[in-house]
Amino acid sequence: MARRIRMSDVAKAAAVSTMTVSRVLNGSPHVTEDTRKAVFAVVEKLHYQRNELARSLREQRTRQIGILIPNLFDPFFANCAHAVGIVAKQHHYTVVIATTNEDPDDEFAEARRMVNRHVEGVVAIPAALGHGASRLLSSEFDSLPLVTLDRPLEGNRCDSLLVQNKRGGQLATEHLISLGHKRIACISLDAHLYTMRTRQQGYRDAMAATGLKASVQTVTDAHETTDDAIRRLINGKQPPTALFCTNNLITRYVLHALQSLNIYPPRPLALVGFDDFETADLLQPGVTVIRQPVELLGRIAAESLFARLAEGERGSPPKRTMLPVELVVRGSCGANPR
Amino acid sequence: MARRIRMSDVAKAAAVSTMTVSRVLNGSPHVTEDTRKAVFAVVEKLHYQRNELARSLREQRTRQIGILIPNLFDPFFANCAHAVGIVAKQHHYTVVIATTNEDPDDEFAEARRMVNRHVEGVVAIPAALGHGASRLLSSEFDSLPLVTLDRPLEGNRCDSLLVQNKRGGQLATEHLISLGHKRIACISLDAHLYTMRTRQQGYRDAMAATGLKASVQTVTDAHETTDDAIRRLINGKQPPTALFCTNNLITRYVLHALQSLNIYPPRPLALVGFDDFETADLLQPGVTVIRQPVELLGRIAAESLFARLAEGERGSPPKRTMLPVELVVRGSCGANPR
DNA sequence: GATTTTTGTGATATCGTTCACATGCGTAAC
DNA sequence: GTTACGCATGTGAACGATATCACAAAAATC
Repeated sequence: MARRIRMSDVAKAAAVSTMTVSRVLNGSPHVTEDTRKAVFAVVEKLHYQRNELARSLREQRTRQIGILIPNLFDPFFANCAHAVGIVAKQHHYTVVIATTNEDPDDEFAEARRMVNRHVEGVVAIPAALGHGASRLLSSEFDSLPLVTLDRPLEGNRCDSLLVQNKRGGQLATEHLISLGHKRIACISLDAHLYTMRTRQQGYRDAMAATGLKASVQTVTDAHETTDDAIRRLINGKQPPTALFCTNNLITRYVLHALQSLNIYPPRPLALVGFDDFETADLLQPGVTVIRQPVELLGRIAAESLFARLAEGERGSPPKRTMLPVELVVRGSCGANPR
Repeated sequence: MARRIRMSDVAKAAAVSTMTVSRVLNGSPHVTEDTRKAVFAVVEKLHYQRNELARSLREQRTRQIGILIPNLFDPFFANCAHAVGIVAKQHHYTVVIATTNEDPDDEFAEARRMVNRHVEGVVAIPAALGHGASRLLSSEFDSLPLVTLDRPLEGNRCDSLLVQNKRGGQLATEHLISLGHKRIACISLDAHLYTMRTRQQGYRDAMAATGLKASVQTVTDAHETTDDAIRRLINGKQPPTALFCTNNLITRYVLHALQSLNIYPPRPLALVGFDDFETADLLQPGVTVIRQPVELLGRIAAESLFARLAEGERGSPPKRTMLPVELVVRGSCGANPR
């Protein structure tokens, strides 16, 4: 393996000091045009590339930000990360991605690695409310800009960017109610996840406002539990006439379960999901969903992180932003799509 | 901002030298049990975390690998990255992800950043054959382990992990032929992408073997060109009775185009796609596809990268591995799914 | 008990940069 | 003609860790 070329090699070849090379590379104005050219010539010739590790160590900045997400295969998370990456690139920053699998311990470990690699800030979709979240904000983090996405962090010592989850739950439920449904069930993951809980709350509020009885079925992210839950509902003595699914994973699981029972929305079961997905309008009928502004979410989160970075020490108080959601009517709710 | 604690702070507090602290942290055997405990006590108390930047600089290894993919929103790429990440975590490595947007210049720039950050190896889905690919293997890379995924790199100075694209194209086409189709069109992206070209080739081979006339329609990754292409085909004087779509994006675009024309496979048009996707079996009918072993692909790629890393200088010759594909029969081809 | 070996620990150099300050030179000011 | 200043460049230290070697104390050998 050819030894890597250092700045001192360039300096020697150009008959100047390393400091001069450094100045040229960093575009310092205090360099003669002649030496500048000479240095660049040598840099080209030797294919010199600066060692960013050493630079970061000396400069005390890495030009890296971290992004912490539950996983890469949920398109929602992947798209968030994608949007963050675009913004980072604009700022000439590199992104280090780590996944948490919704596990607070994993999350903590990954956050720690990022801190030790001296990322300058972190965009995170925090794993669980409580346990891992507070650890994330422990001593290591108290001076590192952190922006949370999609979910808040208790103690809110950081900016949070959320979507109107409760409003979304209400919108979905009210829409079903307006279509005449009275028995509407909500299928959701466990309420320890902020998004699940707030969406459920929206559903509950809307039901209560109309004097209807709420019924929340909790499933895990496995096909079997969803199959069971659906079967139980269908075979109950007062089966629901409509379903509200609180995320795109559940929506798909429920559709699978219904398909295996040969049931296709909207009859005898209408369906509204939360979070749009790629093929929602290819299905027969199209799936009515609450749509979140995914790209915007990632972009704004990244931008507020960079704003914090620019801000430096004098931090303005943490702010919590909420982005609107939107009801996209397709066929599965039983209404006529536009 | 509280100054970050250094190893020397720990050393002072524990009344030992930094070297001893370093030894303790790295689990060196040549330390008394007493000093070990003392050091760990101080580390705990001060919440000391090692500066990985300095460590990497000194050790000349970063425990980071890079992964270079076209984008994060195509589930195929995202899942590859995910699988690579899992393997990396097992090896206690961090992953730096960068996206290329299929642009050789972007790819080159990102690869360079990775090299400058001294990643120890790279897993890449190279952008385009030719231009960017060869630059990737230019001087900077000649000593850095590189494994390509999904697509090969000319000059093959690196390991490549591919899937049987040609075989997949043949399988899909032969299946349609066996169902009695004679006029089968292939919808594909431009042939400068390796995967597109080889899948087309499989199609062509299968058609030629049966004495049928091949017809390849090239579209871009935009809805409009797909709509146009489909319309042209349908309205031609000898419209095809079956379509073969060479990736999952195209499959979805084609399904959209057909839907807007009120056409639903398999009649009057049967359809087989390449690359499975999340909701392929939720559609009515389910979409028959060639399935690639995505997770396996990412996992094996990462594992061969780590094998190379362990191997060090004495490199065995680069090897090219091919993973099998599988025909998943659902309804869109017109056959009865199992 | 004297010598050798082992073992734990510390001092110093080093990884490849950039920062702070020093130097030297040319030009303008008095 | 001396002082002053601006400007290009060089020198040495520093960033925060580990590697190498040296050294003292303890253990083992005779």
